[in-house]
Amino acid sequence: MSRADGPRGGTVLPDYAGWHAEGGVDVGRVTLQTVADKVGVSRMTVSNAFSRPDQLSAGLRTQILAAAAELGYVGPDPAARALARRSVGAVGVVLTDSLGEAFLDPVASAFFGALADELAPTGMALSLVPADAVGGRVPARDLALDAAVIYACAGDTDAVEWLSRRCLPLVFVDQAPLPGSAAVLLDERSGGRLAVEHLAGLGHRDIVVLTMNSDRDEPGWARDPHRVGSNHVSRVRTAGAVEAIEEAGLTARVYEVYDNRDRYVADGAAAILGDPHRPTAVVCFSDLMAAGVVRAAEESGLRVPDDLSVVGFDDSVLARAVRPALTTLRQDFVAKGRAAAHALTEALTAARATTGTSPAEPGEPATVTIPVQLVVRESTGPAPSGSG
Amino acid sequence: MSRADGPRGGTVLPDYAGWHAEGGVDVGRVTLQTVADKVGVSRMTVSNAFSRPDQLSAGLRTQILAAAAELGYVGPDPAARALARRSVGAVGVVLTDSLGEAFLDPVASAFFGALADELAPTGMALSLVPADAVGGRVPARDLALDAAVIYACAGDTDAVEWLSRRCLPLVFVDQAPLPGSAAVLLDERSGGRLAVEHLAGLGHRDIVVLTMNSDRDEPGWARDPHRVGSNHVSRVRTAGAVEAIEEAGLTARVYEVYDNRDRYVADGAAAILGDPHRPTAVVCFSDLMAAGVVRAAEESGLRVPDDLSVVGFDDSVLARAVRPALTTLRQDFVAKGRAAAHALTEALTAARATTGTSPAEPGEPATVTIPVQLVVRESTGPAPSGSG
DNA sequence: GTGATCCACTGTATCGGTACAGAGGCGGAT
DNA sequence: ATCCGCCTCTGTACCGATACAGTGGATCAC
Repeated sequence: MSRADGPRGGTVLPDYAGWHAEGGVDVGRVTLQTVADKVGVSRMTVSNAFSRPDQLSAGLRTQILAAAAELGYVGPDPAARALARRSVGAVGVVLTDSLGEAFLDPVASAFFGALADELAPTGMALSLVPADAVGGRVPARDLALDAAVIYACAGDTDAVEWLSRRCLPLVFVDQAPLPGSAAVLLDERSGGRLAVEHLAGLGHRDIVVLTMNSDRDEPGWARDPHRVGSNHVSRVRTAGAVEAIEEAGLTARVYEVYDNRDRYVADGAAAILGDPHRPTAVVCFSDLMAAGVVRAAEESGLRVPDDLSVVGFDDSVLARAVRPALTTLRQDFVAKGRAAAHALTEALTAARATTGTSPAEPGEPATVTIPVQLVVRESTGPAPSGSG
Repeated sequence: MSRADGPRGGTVLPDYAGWHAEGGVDVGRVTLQTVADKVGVSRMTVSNAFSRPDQLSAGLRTQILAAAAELGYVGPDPAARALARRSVGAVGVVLTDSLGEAFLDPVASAFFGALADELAPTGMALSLVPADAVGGRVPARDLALDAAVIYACAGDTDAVEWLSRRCLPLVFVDQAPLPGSAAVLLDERSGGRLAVEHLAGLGHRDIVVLTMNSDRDEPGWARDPHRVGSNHVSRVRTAGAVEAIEEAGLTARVYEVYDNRDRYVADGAAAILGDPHRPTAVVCFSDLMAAGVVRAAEESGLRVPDDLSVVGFDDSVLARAVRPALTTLRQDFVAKGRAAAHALTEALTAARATTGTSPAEPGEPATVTIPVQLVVRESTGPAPSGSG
């Protein structure tokens, strides 16, 4: 009753009467002030009741909460709170181009889920940020975010540019980081090597690498096996395999297709299996590709692994579902998600510290490398005796 | 130069000098005002330069943009803008319990991706909202959102409760809506029926339904085939199949396992195949389950489809990857995403209209039903002649 | 009795924008 | 010459909270 002199009782108002007489009256709007007026306390006390319970007596708090409930006040408005607190409680995730495609890829999905799980305990939500602008709207510029994860993007995306221009803490996953940002990388190179070493150990001498390159217009054999791939992952993963092939004294042949999708993989598989010099083993960029190769092989009458060995990558759900089950390189999605979440919180606290008065520079953020592990299943076997 | 009398030049300030002399000075902070001061125009004009280009002359706009660039001003602060505009440019998505699990499920992932794609043109971003609170943080309460999609949740989740309490426009997907909210549903019932009719048409007389029920402690045969499932999807999907079985004059048997995951499915498959009265066909709740059954069958020496027919549901990537490729019920994820996005924008404009002066009530929001389609592949065939 | 402490609560100044209603200046119609 | 309308730009009043520095009274030590 003490301050019931208007919707914003606590503020000095110009004293014209008939204030907002009709039409625009925010009748339904319930704010901290509404509750404060009802209980007869200051707005701050109501705010404290909701957000800092230790700042007031339990009795008053109960009373305030009851009044709030009665008025239908749900809690502090997130947008207003975000402005005042300078933190929104959400981190962005940028995924390559079409989100629809991204979530068809079990690897991206699994990582995304793992990240979300790891972030949940911090109370942060995850916002999906489209990599590109559409129709003037640039989510990467206009979305309230505390930080962001950049996942396997081309790197020169609009989104990444805006995000870094906004000086948001950034964590790059499966991608070379911008200077000053943290990164979580898979040990792609070892993965490629392990695949080849496994096959070489089984006696294979004709090993082809099937990888992806979204920069190529046409699928085809790579002219130079040392210059392949369109992004960090495909580049390093393939490089590892090529190195190992050459170290074993063999010739590396790399076939590149546009991406993971069935139609592209099918073309690639057909080209490899139809080659006059057909290999006895194929190292694939992903389980998705491996599944495609296995299926193509069987369709052309080849038995896997008797006539052809195939190695996948990722150990996604597919690897176990497919027959024969795929020999593949397991990446630990949970560990990856955890590492990314950790890097994120790290970057966040570092950013907060910098905003404050302490000029302490904690040094360059770390790059974390997640190991891969060879999982031998049924899609690989000894090289056919007839060959070599 | 005209209004360079302090960081917030446009506002009347208490006139003590040495204002914020040391320590707390927001040195680095660049806002609209900073830019305005530099160019010598009002804050509003700068705001217009960024957000309403038609409100000022092109020349001045260029000049302002240049000054902004020079100062390192990136654009209007999203949080502040959200508060002033009363709209944040993000919609939430609530997924069942563990996000990690959700994104291992190709169906949930595919829908999520499709929704994101459909939403992208509107400039809205998608925020993943954990269904449950952790450690005092309740994202569903604390996250700035314009609306939300509730996807296949138990329904009585914390998140749903907060969201509806906040009076946000809600769209329910694969789940019965709260009164007043829109819904996007798959024609589950027809799906279940079609599966059975397909099998009956092939001569099968012993058909078992394998479904999921997260409420059961133990997997097992359902006592009453008409009371199964723990959520809308499993209930209706199974009901459709059971109905069709009974309409064909056969006895419906339903086996329930905890959820889609391998270990649970394996148990269920073992129980069904080990049953003294082994069926000739199994209708599965999902492709994931179907794949599990196929694999279990083969491991116990049964040939699919010669000895056992298996029908999946969803037509996810798995259906084609698995050998034999699964006969399944295709759901159109893109259509579903589109419908959800549409319902969302619909609900959003309705909400905005209600806030305004027009008291026009456009009536109850619609429920959209997405059709399913039987896709016959290799996992189903004529009933074995010996049986029946 | 009296100053030091502590607790519970309040006041003021922001956070960084947007909406909307002007205010001038200027060319054209009357 | 006068009035009008238009195009630009400006001023004020918010949006709905939080931070932080008090303030007043009760408790406590001496």
